[in-house]
Amino acid sequence: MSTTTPQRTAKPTAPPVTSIRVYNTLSRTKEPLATVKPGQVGIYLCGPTVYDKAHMGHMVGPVIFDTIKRYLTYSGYKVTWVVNITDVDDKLIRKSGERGISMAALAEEMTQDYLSNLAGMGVDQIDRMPKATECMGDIIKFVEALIARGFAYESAGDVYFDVAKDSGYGKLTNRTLDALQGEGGDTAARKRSPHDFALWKRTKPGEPSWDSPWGAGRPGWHIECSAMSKSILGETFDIHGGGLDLIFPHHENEIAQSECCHGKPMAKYWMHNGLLKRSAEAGKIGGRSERDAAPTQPNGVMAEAGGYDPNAADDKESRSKGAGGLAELLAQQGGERIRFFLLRTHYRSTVLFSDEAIAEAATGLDSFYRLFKRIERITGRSFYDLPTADRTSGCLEKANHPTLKQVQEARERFLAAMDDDFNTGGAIGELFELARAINKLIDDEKLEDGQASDPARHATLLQAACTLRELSATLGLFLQPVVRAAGADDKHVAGVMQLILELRAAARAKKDFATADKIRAALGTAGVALTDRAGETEWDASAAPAGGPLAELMKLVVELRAAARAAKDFATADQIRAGLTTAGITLADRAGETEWTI
RNA sequence: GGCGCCGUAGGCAAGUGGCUAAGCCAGCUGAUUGCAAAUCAGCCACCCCCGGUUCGAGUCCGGGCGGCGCCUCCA
Repeated sequence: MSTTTPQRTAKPTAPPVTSIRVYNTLSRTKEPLATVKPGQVGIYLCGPTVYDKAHMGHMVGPVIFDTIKRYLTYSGYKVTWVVNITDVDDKLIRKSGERGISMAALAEEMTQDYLSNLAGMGVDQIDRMPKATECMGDIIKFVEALIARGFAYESAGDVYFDVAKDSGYGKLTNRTLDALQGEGGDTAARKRSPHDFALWKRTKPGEPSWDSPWGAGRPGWHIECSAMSKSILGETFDIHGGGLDLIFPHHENEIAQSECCHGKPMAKYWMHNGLLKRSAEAGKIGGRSERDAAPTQPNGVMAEAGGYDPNAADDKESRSKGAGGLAELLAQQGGERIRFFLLRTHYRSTVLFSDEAIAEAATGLDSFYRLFKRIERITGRSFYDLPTADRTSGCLEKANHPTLKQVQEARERFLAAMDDDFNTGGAIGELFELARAINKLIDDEKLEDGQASDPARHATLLQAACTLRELSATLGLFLQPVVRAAGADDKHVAGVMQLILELRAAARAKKDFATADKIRAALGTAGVALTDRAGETEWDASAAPAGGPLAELMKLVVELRAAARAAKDFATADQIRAGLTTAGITLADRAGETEWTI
């Protein structure tokens, strides 16, 4: 850093916070965040071209920028976040033609898919989502201005940006025009330089088009971002983001257009997120190799000298591919898992994405959910109802308790990590530290001894929990209880029913008809009817309430096990635990009660 | 060829030159539990290699080796 920071000498965290640093692709260094307007941040993130269903890779940018907005807001900034939707493009035209629907219909369908996936990931901080087709006026005006200033020219109904006129061209990616290799594509004949790029494309027969001073046509890929960011955020705004793969040519060309048009910087900070891959050797998800891959054999004929089994690797890949779309993955895993998984790694890193990796993250995530239940058992308060605090106030009073001192220190490290280019990986490490401190507090002070009614004993716990909530909320985590998709319980029900019927059969064999009848009665309450037939018992749960019979069944099972334990019949108690484990349900014995979890 | 990024334990992953190199998963030991789960405590890293700068380098510089991205549509 070349700048000194005298502003840090006064209040450490007077809003807005000034200690935040951001990695800027333009300078290739981390820079202190100094916004165009004091206390305000304008962010423009390049959104998707909606020609196909979203994949995981499309979620990385939205998740990190959703987090960035939350954190900046928490730190005292007023943030405006824009994500564009590109709904006119060659691929949209081709794809809608293949499906025999209009481009607008295809775009609408895929936009809805994108939006629902964003919602599933907890991305809800976006302020504006402009569509290219709704900003045609701004786009045409922008192109006209570039022509008027001599940076663009018309050619046979197309309009091109004249890169030779832009002395700054290549500054984002540190390359010169000479270093570029492109041939100019199939429109090269109409361009002055092969590196000139289209601002406006004349229409071809049957294509959607808009009227313009150059005849009917549609915008080039880059111009919409220049036009829409200008009209919403201004000629110079704070942060422009996107995937690493957009740096060139997309963002380089945006800079060329906007800065030649306005004679001033387009964005102060260019932030680029890393890309997802399936394995260290594979290309990025949704990348060329995946898009071009034949259905059968994606690999070339690279000789395998080592002892690897290439078929095994292929199996793995095709299995992940065949696992279904993003919407299915989200439904199956839950958005919070994926979000947590993505946030564990720094946003600029490449992330290796696999079912195994998500499962591993989920194991860690579950320990937080268990902690929340523990807190609720003790204090009677849901973690999700605890207040969130802003950065200046926090929720800690004077740290007069060793645990609160630890919490305080972890909070400071969390903030330092996030201030340092939004290091969510380091920040999550501190969340685990907080969880451990809270669990230890509960253990050490025996808060879980059944005397949960004394609020005075909960003060320290609640302050610590509140801090955990305050910090995790800035990551968009643990905002609300995770709801399980209905229907997933069916196989658990089957497993539990098998166990219950075994128990009842055993009771009947011992002539313990009191227990057998109790089981039948309890099942009746749960909406499960039994029919005894020769050698086996049938069951029918069609009368069960909306949520399914599982909760009632488990109440019964827990009761049966308690009775067995009271009678020192540990064989039966253990049989019950084992049966439930087989059914995918685990039991936890606590003072006075037994809790079950899937 | 040009422009960039990366290489930290069995796996993943933080680490802004300086006390014992975060954290997660897996594994091992102990406390606790009728058993189990959970929780807590403890164990588990010569930071890819070789030079250099420095009192001191995982961290800075140079050179290797290895991996990846972009230079064509891409989040």
